[in-house]
Amino acid sequence: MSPRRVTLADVAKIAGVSPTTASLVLSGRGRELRISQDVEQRVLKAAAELQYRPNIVSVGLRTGTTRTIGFISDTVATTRLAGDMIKGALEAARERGFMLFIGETEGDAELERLLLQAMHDRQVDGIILASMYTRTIKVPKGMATAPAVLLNALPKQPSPLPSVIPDEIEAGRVAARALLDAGHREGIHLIGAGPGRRNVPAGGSVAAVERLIGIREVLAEAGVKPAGGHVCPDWQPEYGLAVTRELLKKERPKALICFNDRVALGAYQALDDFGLEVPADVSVVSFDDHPIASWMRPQLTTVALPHYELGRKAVDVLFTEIGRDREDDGGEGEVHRVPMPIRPRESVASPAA
Amino acid sequence: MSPRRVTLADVAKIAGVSPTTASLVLSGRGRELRISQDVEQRVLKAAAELQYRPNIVSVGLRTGTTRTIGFISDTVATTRLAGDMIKGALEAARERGFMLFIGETEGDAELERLLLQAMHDRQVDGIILASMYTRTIKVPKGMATAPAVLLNALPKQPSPLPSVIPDEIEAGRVAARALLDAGHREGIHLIGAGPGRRNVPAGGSVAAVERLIGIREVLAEAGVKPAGGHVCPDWQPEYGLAVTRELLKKERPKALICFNDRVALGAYQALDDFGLEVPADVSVVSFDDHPIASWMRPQLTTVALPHYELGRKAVDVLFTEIGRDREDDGGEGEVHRVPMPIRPRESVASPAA
DNA sequence: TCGCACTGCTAATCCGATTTAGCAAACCTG
DNA sequence: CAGGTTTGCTAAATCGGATTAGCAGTGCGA
Repeated sequence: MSPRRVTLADVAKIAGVSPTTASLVLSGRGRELRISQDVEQRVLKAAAELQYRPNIVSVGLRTGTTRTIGFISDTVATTRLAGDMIKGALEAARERGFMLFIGETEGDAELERLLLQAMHDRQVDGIILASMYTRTIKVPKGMATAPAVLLNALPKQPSPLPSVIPDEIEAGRVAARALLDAGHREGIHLIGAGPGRRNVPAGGSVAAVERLIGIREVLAEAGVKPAGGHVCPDWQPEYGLAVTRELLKKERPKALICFNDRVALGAYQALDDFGLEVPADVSVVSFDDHPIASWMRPQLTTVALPHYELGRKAVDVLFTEIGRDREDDGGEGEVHRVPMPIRPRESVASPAA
Repeated sequence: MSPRRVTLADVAKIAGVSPTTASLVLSGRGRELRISQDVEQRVLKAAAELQYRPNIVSVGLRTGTTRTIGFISDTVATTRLAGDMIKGALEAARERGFMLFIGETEGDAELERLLLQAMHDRQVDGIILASMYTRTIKVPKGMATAPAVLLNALPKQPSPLPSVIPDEIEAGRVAARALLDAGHREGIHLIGAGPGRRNVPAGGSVAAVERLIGIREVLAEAGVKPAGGHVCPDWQPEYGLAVTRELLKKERPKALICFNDRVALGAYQALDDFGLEVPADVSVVSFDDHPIASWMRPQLTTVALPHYELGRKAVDVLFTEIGRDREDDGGEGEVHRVPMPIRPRESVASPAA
């Protein structure tokens, strides 16, 4: 049915040389090993004519390198953002001729172990262990035996593995600055966490902690105190709605910093319920740049999670790990922070006089 | 650094037998080939002790089967739904001990060719070619040489490849029935396509055509004529908003069938602008069950795209293709339709008196 | 006791590349 | 012109298993 693949032996036969010679030429070591111009040309020509492509499985067996990396995440499907992360990784990998295996653990450690095994059984050259929201994770043992990178995650225990995470602290600063720049000084409420350093949802979300740090830092520098902070058990629209409603029963805020766009969606609904207009009455900044941010009306100004860039960066870092000499003791668990750009839209204005 | 993998030879040595014998036992052919109980036990014990796992790369080279399938789609990231499709495929594959390579073409035929090559170079056992929205696609030549399945897509030219698509016609019927069952008979408007069979957006979207067929069929059977149909150039919120606004300037509809949830989001905004309440004044049904459907207020009743199930089904079908005897002439381009379940929520009610 | 069948296991080959070791011919060199 | 170098290429081993062919040893019938 399918015509047999062209092998190196076929090329060698057509070119009238041994497979060894063909291999040498095609791997670019012909010059170095004194293969004549003539033979080199013949091999190249034969390979081109037959459209020869080396069988990577065979190469993998011989050399141990499969031009393949494993991407294991806790969830693929939950957010559209996860897709961007994979996409970034995918493209960066493809640019180097690598393919991606993907696997999803759903947070199940046993499944994670199985996937790791399955990937090692297939001789992947490296592994990206990704979390779909930024947090600290327990690094499965045996991870350090092959090149690996944590993506959107930090190791719970000290680990030699490098991590790639969004720069949430800077994001917090940027969000706060957006309000300050618009002239806000008072009535700034935090929706989703705060106002104190410790007022964060349970679950070890790095985003909550770090965004809060950045926000508090910039506000403090400007001599501004947040008028209030409102923790949500989970950053979902319904909690954003509930928490903002409670707030509005007591106060008229001038600006909201919502800890993510879903929370902001709920906040919008609450503001609408109370007859308040965004941004005329209340400015809103948020985080994530979820697709709904640009569907909301008015469109939401938000600090974007750079998922695509995170994915790319993880691959870059993984390649330096792979390239690292196997002998030297490996890295120091370096943390790479990827900038989070703000997307200025329509939800921030100067405070009403 | 990393302790060398345990090989079959290691197991054989510990068990005191030849690699051949070990291989026979471990592949379950020991009984058949008259290996003694004693030896069998020794091999099994050694394998367990050493935690032996066969190197799939090696097996791949020898047997040509890598327990791997390739999943190529036009986009991974655009919609969260795509993720569900991959997830379904991923889980179905994993249940059989298979891994997934993923690749994204972005609609670029050249890239598609490259990815296909890269996957064949890695000896995948089969390929799933997926589209992120249901449509007809040009099947790349050379696809038929290996087991393959079209997912969420139909071949533009006749092809022996099987397809897996959502049952959009039935979905259209279900949506229409939801309104009829609530008692609607008049003022039913279609937002996104219709009212005529031909009034669909350009671009070869199967969804538009088939949903419309189902809707028209059920309405016709009930002797109901849609009060109007409103094509959108693209099914995005802004068009839903614009089109619905135009409609509301002229008429007071009783019910809307929106062709997807993003369009419905726009329609909600328009209804809100005109002071109309869902579902008291106007009922709304939609398609897709995008995450926003349950975030909207009132929550949107919608006929779900079964992305997860589509992914699973594609893998199932692919496995029957792989299992199919290589000699027989292959399938007939069978089309597998996956049911689309309705998610009844809050946006449909009986028409106001 | 010879021949044959059966039992229980192993040697050897193969998959498709890479890589090491080495060989024959041409070329110097003193 | 013998002996050493260089040039240009190839045989053979290797990666880790699967598979085919076949080899000892035992039992049994004639």
